[in-house]
Formats: sequence, C-alpha cells, structure tokens
Amino acid sequence: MAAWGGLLRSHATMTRAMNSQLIAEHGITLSDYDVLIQLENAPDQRMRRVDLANAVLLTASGITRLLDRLEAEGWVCKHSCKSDARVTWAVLTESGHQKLAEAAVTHHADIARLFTARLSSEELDALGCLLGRLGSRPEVHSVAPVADISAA
Amino acid sequence: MAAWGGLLRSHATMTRAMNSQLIAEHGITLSDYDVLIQLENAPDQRMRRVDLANAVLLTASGITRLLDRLEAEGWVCKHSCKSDARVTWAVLTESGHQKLAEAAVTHHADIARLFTARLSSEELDALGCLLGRLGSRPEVHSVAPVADISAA
DNA sequence: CGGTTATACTTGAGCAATCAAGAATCTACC
DNA sequence: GGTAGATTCTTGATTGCTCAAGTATAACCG
Repeated sequence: MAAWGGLLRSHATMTRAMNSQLIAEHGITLSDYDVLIQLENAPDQRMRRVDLANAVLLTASGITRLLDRLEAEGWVCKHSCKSDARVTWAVLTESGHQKLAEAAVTHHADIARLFTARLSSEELDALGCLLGRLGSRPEVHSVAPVADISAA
Repeated sequence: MAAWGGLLRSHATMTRAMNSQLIAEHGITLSDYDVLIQLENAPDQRMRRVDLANAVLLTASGITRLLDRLEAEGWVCKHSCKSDARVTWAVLTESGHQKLAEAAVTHHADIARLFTARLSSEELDALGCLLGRLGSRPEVHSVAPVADISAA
C-alpha cells in the first residue's frame, strides 16, 4: 500500500531531519519541543501529566522521564494540585517559554523547508485533513464526516 | 502545521497499532516485518546491508542488530560476497519466507482496518502521492538560511 | 463507614535504535 | 605498487522509550 509506505517513510525522513536540527541547535528533542508547545498553548501554561501524555502520544512513564529532563533544565516545574492530591501539574516556566521561542524559529524553518517547499497550500490542507482522519483513536467507530479531497 | 501535527499523530497511532498486533500475534516488530518484505521483493531474496538500511530508513548499525535478531530466529542468514569482501548479503531463508507469509495476513488486515476503512480509494491514492513527495530525500543543508513562511 | 475499583503518577528492568569509533576492504591516483 | 581516501560493516556506550509492578489518592457503593 503506497499510502502506508509513504507514511512510514515520510515520517521517518521528516522527524529525523527536525529532530537532529533541534538537537544540534537547541539541545532538545522533538518530543521535548512538542511537550513545550502543548504547555504553551494550555490555559495557565500548565497540564496534568496524563493529559500531556495523551496529547503527545507517549506513555505515562514516558512523560515522567521526559519531564524529568525538562525540569532538570528548568523549563518546566512541578506544582501540586489542591483539589486532587494524585495529580502534579507540569507548568511551563519563563525560561521554558523563552527556550520554546528560540527553538520555534528553527522548527518553523524546518517545516517550511520540508513541507511548504514541497507542497502547495491546498495540498497541505488536503493532507492535513486526510491524516487527521487517520490519526483519530482506532477503537472509535464513528461515521466519518467527509470533506471531498481530490486535488493532489 | 495541521499536516505536520497530523503526520506525527497518525504515524504514532498506526505504527503503535500495527506494531503491537504483529508482536502479539507473530513475535516480530514492524521494522522486522519491513525488512523481511524488502528481502522478499529483492532479486534472489538478498540484499546488502547498506541498501537494506537505506530502504527501511535505519542506521547501518541498526540494521546489524536487527538482522542479528532475525538470524537468531533463522529467518535470515548471512552470505559472503565473492566480488566484494566487505559486504555480507542478508538472505531470506525459507522459514523467513513462511514467517512473512503468516504475518502478512495480520498486517494486511490491520491495513484494511486502519486505512481502507477510513478513507476511500481515491483519497488513499491522493494521500500516497502527497506523502511520496514528502518522503523523498531531504537535501540536508547545515544551518541553511530559509525564507520565512508563516502559513502552514 | 469500609471495601472494592478506578485514576495519577513513579520506578526498575529491558529493548530497539542511535552515535562514535574502529576494523577490514575496495578504489583511485601518483 | 603504494598509499590516501572512500565504503561496508561491527561494537561499546548511551538514549529515549516501553511494559510491569508498585504507591498513593479518589470515587463509588453495599
């Protein structure tokens, strides 16, 4: 299947490129970046670890270890939750915010180089829509509301 | 931007699903499967390790260790090359061929479940075409000055 | 209440892949 | 022919994640 093969290959190529660029220039992983972005966009720049794990598609333990790294660098800090003693908030620090801003420059350049230089903006829309449908949780059997995409 | 997020998410969801299915039912990794397929399709069911690495987007050392596992199971064997003593062919064995045939059943079912159940065949064609363009060689420039493009 | 079940998170062990370095071999050019 | 530079492959150390198990807290329900 061309689509499946393409997905494997394009993912590998792109994440490799983005990841090594981020590591080389900013010393952070693509996953790290992804987590920082999620926090940045979250209300109060904070999230529960479970939700974070869900958002970036990692395991609970994966998030624990990833956040350990980010905390060690001072980009994120823990904060206990008043209403539920089980949860510890992951909160983006000011220095984390700055780090993200720096890295974003590189990352956006990479996106530009790898995506927008290769596909037109209609094609990107179409791609985003198709991938969006593939990415949803597998156990849900919802009837797909469809947009037609034939431009490619 | 949506396309990039979608790529990350859909890749994660699908490979996770396929991988765990393959492990549960056949005790092989998705990468293992990928390598077996490459060998199956290669002339004489054999490939140089470098080409294999290139085909499945792994490092040379990654391939070495992966093949170690497959050899231990007896699905692949080494074969030295007459004309160039540096290369060792990775050759698919008969039992490797059988293993692949078994796994293919599961794998094709997964593809059907995850792909064809969600997208029409025209959509899949379009997707395959778009991803194919993204997956080609990234043309790595070190720290390239890139035009700023804010639409993604 | 008190007991079961579910949720949030951490920890130890393991695994597949990576990078960096090295060994063996081929190629090319003087 | 000899040496310098590629090319192919392996190995040791490390990384980033997973799974399984464990702790602690919350929610439900007789």
